[in-house]
Amino acid sequence: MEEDSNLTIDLNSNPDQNPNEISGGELKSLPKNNQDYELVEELCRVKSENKRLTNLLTIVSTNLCEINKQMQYEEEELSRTRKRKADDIINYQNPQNNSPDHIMCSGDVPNVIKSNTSIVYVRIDPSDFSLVVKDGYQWRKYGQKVTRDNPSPRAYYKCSFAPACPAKKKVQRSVDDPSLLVATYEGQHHHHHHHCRPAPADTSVASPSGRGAPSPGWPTPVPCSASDECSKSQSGSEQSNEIHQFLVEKMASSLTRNHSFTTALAAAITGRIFDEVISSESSDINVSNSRGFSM
DNA sequence: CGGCTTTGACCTGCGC
DNA sequence: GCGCAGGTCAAAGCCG
Repeated sequence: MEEDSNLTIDLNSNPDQNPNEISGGELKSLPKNNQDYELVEELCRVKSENKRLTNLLTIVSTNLCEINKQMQYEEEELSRTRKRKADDIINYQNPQNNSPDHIMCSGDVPNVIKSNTSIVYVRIDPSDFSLVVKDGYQWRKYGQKVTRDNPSPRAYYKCSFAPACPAKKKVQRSVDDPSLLVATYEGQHHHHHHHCRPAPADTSVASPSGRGAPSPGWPTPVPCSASDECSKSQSGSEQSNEIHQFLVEKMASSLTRNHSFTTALAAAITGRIFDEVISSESSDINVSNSRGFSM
């Protein structure tokens, strides 16, 4: 479709902005003649299509949520069965608290945070063989090992921002889901987060860059709040807001990368704009009042 | 030249 | 004590 190539969606645009302002005044000056009734019919058709896509989108979103929840649950189960030591890093089976601190995005990046250790799951491209999880800190890789229960190698990183910083992390591809990177953070940073670089628009995968140089355009898959440093240095509400913002950004980026979604969204927005124009312009024409799209 | 990754060797803890 | 597996070290090489 030709319109796709020109399709740009700014999800950060002011939601209060009147859609009519977006489309310009051209639509407002629709003359009320017979030819325009054809346009109105066309618009009605677009609106019905819009409604259909909206329903489809709702179903897809619901299914995505369910899938993510199920994936997260399966991850927990697998981790439980595979951990050889009861007192291992993760507090999945903490006798004092059977519900560990899970930070759930609508399932995309579940985090498990213990007192001094946190695990972050990062979805990446399955064809991406790198073990790079950019989280705003500066890490130096000091080892790589193939573990027994996972054919993919595990990479060991130390914080290189401060020489004496004891923070470490391990990154390994999930054995069951190659598109999932499991990053285990240990220790606390003895320094401030030098910069929590906001994730670029495209943010659900880790950098494929082989070498350590940060790759511009690749995401920051972990909110800095997921690290121990940030967990401790921020108040609860600030942390919650940051996580919330991160999740929103992540969802938005995931959705905007989906061609089908952007197409459907464009149709929905177009339908809504036309709906606004028509309802304000021609109250004498019986056009369906049902708003097809609402997010 | 400095900083980083790579990778084989070494260390350590745990189970048998 | 031995073997195994995970974790760490450090020399070599690469790259900007």
